[in-house]
Amino acid sequence: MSETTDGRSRQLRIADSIRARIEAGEYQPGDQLPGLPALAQQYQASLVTVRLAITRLKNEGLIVSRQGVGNFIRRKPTVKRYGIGRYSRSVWGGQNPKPLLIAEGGQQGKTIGQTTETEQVPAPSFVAERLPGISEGDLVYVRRRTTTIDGVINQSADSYFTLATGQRSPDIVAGEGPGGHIARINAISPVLEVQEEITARMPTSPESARLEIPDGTPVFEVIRTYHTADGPLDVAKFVIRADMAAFDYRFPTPD
Amino acid sequence: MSETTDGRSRQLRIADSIRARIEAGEYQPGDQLPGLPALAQQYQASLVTVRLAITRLKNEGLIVSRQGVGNFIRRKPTVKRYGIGRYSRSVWGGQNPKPLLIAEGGQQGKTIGQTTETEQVPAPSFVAERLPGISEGDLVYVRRRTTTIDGVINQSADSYFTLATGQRSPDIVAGEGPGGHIARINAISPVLEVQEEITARMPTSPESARLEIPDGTPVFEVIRTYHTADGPLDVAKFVIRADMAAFDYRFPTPD
DNA sequence: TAGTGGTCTAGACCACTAG
DNA sequence: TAGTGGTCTAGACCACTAT
Repeated sequence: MSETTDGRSRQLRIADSIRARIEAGEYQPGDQLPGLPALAQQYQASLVTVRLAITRLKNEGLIVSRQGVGNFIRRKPTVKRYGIGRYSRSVWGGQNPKPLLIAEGGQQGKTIGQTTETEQVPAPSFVAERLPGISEGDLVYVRRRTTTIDGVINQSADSYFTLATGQRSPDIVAGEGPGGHIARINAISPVLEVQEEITARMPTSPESARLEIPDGTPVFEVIRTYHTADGPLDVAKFVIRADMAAFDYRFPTPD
Repeated sequence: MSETTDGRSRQLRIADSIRARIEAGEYQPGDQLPGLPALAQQYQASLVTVRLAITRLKNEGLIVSRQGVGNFIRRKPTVKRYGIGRYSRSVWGGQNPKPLLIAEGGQQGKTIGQTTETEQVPAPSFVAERLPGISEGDLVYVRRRTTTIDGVINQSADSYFTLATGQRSPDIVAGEGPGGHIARINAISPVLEVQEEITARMPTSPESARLEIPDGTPVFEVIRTYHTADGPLDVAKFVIRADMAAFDYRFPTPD
């Protein structure tokens, strides 16, 4: 009696028990959990209850389910480190510029794919707040890119810039010319500073589906602004799976 | 027939429908949703199914439940911006040093609470990797702090430093003396650079309970290293509610 | 085909909150 | 007390995967 009732719900105690086993290393990443019927038997609970416990662990990012196969301890995917080095002139100004966001930490042997399209849209508020002279709803260019690593969608990136900027450099709109996007911005006016604003949130269901994000995985939302001698010329929003990314900043102690 | 069946499950379609209403502004933050029985009636589904739909929206951070009251559209909490300015010498070296992480963006009229305790623990791996001469399991000091804003637990912070460092400055261990923690580190050896490594993940259930984090809210995990003339002296891990934080970095384009 | 997870139901009961 | 959300059950049926 004493150990079976502690005021916590059955599903919570089941989840706690399984989580403890995972954290203790009793279950290793990639291992398959006992089937739901077995767990129900083991914990003397109904199938639904045990499933609710598993759902919690999925939402914590500890377990992934494969329908028709089983529940598995989640493997930690390779984490990519995003340091400021990826903005180095030597990276994008050189002979063989790498895609900007894959510059560091990417292991060898990865297949990187990218799709791009450019169109005109009304400026979202976060763009209007950062691009001088632009109000929400004004037409701006957006360059949408989706990057995959080994077939897994890793991030989406939307770069916004004004129609005037697009006129000054058709290459930007077309996504052509030497170097990457930053090189083309730089050709218009030197990029003096880079600003990154980082938030994190849960993806919405449609987003999860589109980016193929498993349950329990947050996303980073990064707003990156290129500050040039002519002011901010480009505002981009990145959505990146949080389980595949780490940001790394190192700076001198400010006065 | 055609519109009722699209291959998606009932709970997904209900969740999509409610999400669309939220995003369209039909429901405003703070608004109460119709009760579960009403929704069940409206969508011609069982209570359980409608609850599963609501659970999804909670896990997306769009809805919060208050037992015995109802389901509500989630209000966006005030976001605190973490810029590098909070490490400025003028902030912590001045007369009335503010708590480091609240330096910027904190609105007026907030009540800030902090609890602190210091003890010796075996070094976790992330500490051993960053403090020279320390191997995993070696005894180190840890200074644990929990910060609340208006009674809401906002973050926990664990600072790790070596026993040798503690001996050089008893103030660090006691958490006393002029200025904050950084000032005391700085007194031992000038802090030349600050490094912050940022990841995001879902909190575990125990963590959610301890930090009182609502469902659908990820946490930032920040590892901050103080690099001094004597090398890294202090490694701290912060766990911060992601819905109350935004990080802001701005740096010159590296060469 | 057999085993897995996923969805759904009707209904019982508990826990919390407001009036 | 009445209404709300939370937990739990037994059982039916669907969807997917492996063999």
